[in-house]
Amino acid sequence: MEASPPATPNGKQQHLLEQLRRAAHELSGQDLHAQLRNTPQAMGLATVYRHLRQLQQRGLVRCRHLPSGEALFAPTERDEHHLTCVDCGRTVPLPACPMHGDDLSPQQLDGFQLLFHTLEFFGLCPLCQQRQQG
Amino acid sequence: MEASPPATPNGKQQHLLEQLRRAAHELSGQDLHAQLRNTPQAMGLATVYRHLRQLQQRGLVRCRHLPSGEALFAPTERDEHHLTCVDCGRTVPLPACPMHGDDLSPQQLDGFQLLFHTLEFFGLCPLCQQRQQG
DNA sequence: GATAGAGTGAGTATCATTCTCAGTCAAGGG
DNA sequence: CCCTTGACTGAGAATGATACTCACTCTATC
Ligand SMILES: [Mn+2]
Ligand SMILES: [Mn+2]
Ligand SMILES: [Zn+2]
Ligand SMILES: [Zn+2]
Repeated sequence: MEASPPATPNGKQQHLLEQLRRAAHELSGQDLHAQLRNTPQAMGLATVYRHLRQLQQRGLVRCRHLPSGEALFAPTERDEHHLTCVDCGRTVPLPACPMHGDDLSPQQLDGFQLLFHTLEFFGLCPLCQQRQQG
Repeated sequence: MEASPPATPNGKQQHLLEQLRRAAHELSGQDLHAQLRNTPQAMGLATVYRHLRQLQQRGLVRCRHLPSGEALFAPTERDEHHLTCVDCGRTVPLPACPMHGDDLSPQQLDGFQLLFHTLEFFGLCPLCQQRQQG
């Protein structure tokens, strides 16, 4: 079934991570699976989700959930957050992380080894504000 | 099917919101549905989720997604965030919101009317750190 | 070349959430 | 009083993302 031999252990997981890093924006599990179709790094959907979970556990990947329910994944070194409309679902990226490096105090950390955070803002976009007025 | 007449329009939605406010912690849609079972305010699961969505759109309720996939809902006036273990899933509440009221600048807001935010931290809990060492 | 272990994917299962649609009710007009 | 309209509801079915199963292939080791 495989034409080329696996180069190195964890090769597929490495490829998945690089795919995410190369992408211009966040991708869903389904996106990743679809993008790798018909490439030498194609992998099953189960494998995509397996690796995404492991990468999250290693602190290399983070995900956020859209109001629609789909999860979008991004590499954690890309410290990006969003403003999302609770009505139409439109989301726009923030120019910078509003926490500007403020980390938790040791007391707040409670022994945890911090890996990453998610920070998302929600509101009404200009169009949906209008629609609710009129 | 109804014994008592609906007192006022939106009565059920009001009850759902009060249920959430009265609760000691966040609740899932299923939790809410189960808790209202066998009370005068019982409502179908579809109605629970309908109202949760509407309350979110009005900025009264916020939700976060556990790694397990279930969504937990809380009233937005309860400005609480968490530290969650990416390995075992244990989550502990933070004593205070680390953004201490820092809001977005008008430029960042981009015309949005801000309703609420979600902020969650992820890492390895002390036990899972040990387990990975040993 | 026998064995053990890691990695994989097609198919299936799970399960939270959403959709469908017909029933109930309140209000308003005639 | 009917009758229409629109808001609200819930049982059950549909959806869809994610997890699980299990048999198979490689690799490494002896
Ligand atoms: Mn950040
Ligand atoms: Mn906060
Ligand atoms: Zn909008
Ligand atoms: Zn843990």
